Amino acid sequence: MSEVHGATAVPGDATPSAAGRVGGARVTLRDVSRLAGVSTTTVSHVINNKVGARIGDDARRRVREAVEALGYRPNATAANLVRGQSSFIGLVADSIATTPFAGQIIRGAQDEAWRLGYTLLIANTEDNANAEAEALGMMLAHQVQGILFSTWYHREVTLPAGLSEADHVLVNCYATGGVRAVVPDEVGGGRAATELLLAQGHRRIAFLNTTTPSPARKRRIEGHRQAMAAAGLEVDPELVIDTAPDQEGGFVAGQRLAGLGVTGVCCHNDRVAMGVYDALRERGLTVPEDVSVVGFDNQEVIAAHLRPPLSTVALPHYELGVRGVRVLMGVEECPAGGLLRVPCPPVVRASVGPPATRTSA
Amino acid sequence: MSEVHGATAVPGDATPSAAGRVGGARVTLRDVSRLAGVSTTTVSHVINNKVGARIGDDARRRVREAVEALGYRPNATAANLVRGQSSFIGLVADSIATTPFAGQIIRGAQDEAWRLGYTLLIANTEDNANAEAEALGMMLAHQVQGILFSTWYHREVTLPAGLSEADHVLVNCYATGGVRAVVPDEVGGGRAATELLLAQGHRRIAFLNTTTPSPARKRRIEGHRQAMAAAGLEVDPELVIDTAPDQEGGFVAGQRLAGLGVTGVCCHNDRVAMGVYDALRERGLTVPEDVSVVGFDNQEVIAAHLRPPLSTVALPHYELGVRGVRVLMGVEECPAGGLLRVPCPPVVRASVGPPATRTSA
DNA sequence: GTGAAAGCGCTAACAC
DNA sequence: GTGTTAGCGCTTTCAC
Repeated sequence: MSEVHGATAVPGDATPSAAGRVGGARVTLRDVSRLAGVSTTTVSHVINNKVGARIGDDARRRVREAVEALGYRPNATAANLVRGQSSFIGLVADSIATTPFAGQIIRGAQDEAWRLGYTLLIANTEDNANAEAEALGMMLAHQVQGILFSTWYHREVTLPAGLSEADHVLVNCYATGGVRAVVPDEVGGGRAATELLLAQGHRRIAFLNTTTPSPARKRRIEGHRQAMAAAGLEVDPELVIDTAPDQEGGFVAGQRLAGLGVTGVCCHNDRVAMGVYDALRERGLTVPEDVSVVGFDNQEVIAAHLRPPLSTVALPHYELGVRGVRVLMGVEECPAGGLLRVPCPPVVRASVGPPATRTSA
Repeated sequence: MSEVHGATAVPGDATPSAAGRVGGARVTLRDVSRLAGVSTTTVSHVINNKVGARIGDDARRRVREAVEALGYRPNATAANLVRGQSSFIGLVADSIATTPFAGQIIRGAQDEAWRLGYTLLIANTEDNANAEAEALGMMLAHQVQGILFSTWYHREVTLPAGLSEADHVLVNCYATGGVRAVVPDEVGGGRAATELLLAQGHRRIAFLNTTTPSPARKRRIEGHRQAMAAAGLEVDPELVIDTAPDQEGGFVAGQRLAGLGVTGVCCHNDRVAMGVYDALRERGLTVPEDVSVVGFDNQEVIAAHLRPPLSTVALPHYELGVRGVRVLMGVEECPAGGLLRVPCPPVVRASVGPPATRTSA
């Protein structure tokens, strides 16, 4: 270790009491009890704000002072050991930085865990089975209360062995066998996207679906059909276009849009919408005057900053994280079947307007 | 708890041995020792692969079998208690999902921590002092080995009280007083961006700086000057333009670019570059034929998918996380002064080409 | 080679 | 109201 390193607080330093140790030994609850002139039980009660513990005001004050004077920090390890369980909740994620999605789930889970008095133990596996097993083992070893297993995009998963050794719920993914899972309501999302267009009077609407098999592919189109049907419209098969779920896919599909007589288009995601913008612009068409565009995902960095800003449907990642810990901790229940579907709310920006009187594209 | 909840593995289940408990009680090392017919000491040695512990092959085998048969999981809590320290490293981040940046730092830190045999305890504070104090308290309570304090953009910070109670290093931020910190080499980054253009023969280069005071603002331009000077060029003050560090800022500055006789431009970040693309396109100018553009950050979702894909300089977030834990754990040293600067590597895509013979913009 | 025993710092009966 | 006591599950001297 470097000099600088050594100069920084290191266990063993003769750091003053404020740093939580005296002469190299950690300050323990026992030290506090001695200084306060009470038993360890009393100190424990005061520190934990034990309800129903009758402690005299004087003793309480002396304990507080001693804690302060000594710079005492409770040792969670010891507390967890005797209680037989920690205040940890495990969260294993298959990715953490590929997209902001996993980050939102983590943030939601963390906020809610914190609110409930728990600490999140996060592991990033990059979808690697080995890392998964190790992560699970680590969490189990730390006596977690339960484990959240999450994926960055909505899909079916097979449960890693070891997960069943603790209470668990899936987040943004699901498995067979009635395992509790919290997932986005894709059907509702597809409906919401379509309704954004329908509400402005569009009737001839294209639906750019992904080529990737997934709940998103199967269920958003279902929502689209529902919304169209509810408006008394039929879905023209010619207007349902399969394309790669990225800018390039959007660009290609966007070019095919011309000549289809379409005034509005639902894109599989915001990146596809970005590609559609490019294709439209290349054709000299403007959004939303000539064609209204709706995205999906609400990926901030794209949707909010496209020109014009993109109206889209949000994937409720933060909420997924929140609900995950709520279900795990029994604060909230899953409907029968085990799947809790969280709504995908529409986000209105500027890419949807009334259809042009002439058919533009 | 719901029915579904109750039906899922819950401590107390009469789950078979494979689940790590028998008849509701956790399997302990003591159980293993009894089944194997050895002492707890022996089991401990075998489990931890204690070097220098002389255990007979037979005893070793019997322990392994007993562990297997009982589905024994070591209790890290107990081990940590007796050892007086955990295998945790704390990481407090001011944001986790705003951008992929913090996520990359976390991923790097986690990968390296894992490699070294540690587990990351992550806390997300959203830059709120209260959350910071709580997070620090939690980490200290769990006997972390040390704490990494990170920010999602490079800046100066004031150390939260409590941080000094443990060994610590800053990541992507710095403080006065020789506190060890791992930060991006902004000067080198500015140099790299400029060299991307210089190498293609550009001589009249604009530099779009941010209006936000920051190390990035002060130091990237310094690198730009260095690179220009090294090429025997002077920086024309007229070509250094301050603008907001986002698409809108890029758009505005991009419009001003026209008439400046510029063939290349260094943007403060990828979002600014995105705005510049828009402004250029509006003027009928193409990238890179008319103007070459270089970004900064290497924000995948933008840089890789702009048309044409953006050449840029990457911020080494993943590496920052890696080096952070290496410095913290004493595997690597900080240079005197406490600041370890990590290089910002250029990423070549398609937005830089040779300058047009005529002056285009 | 292996085991007995002494705790790590804390909580939770239970006694007074 | 407050204190005594018995561990939680594990590691680690130190005997043998």
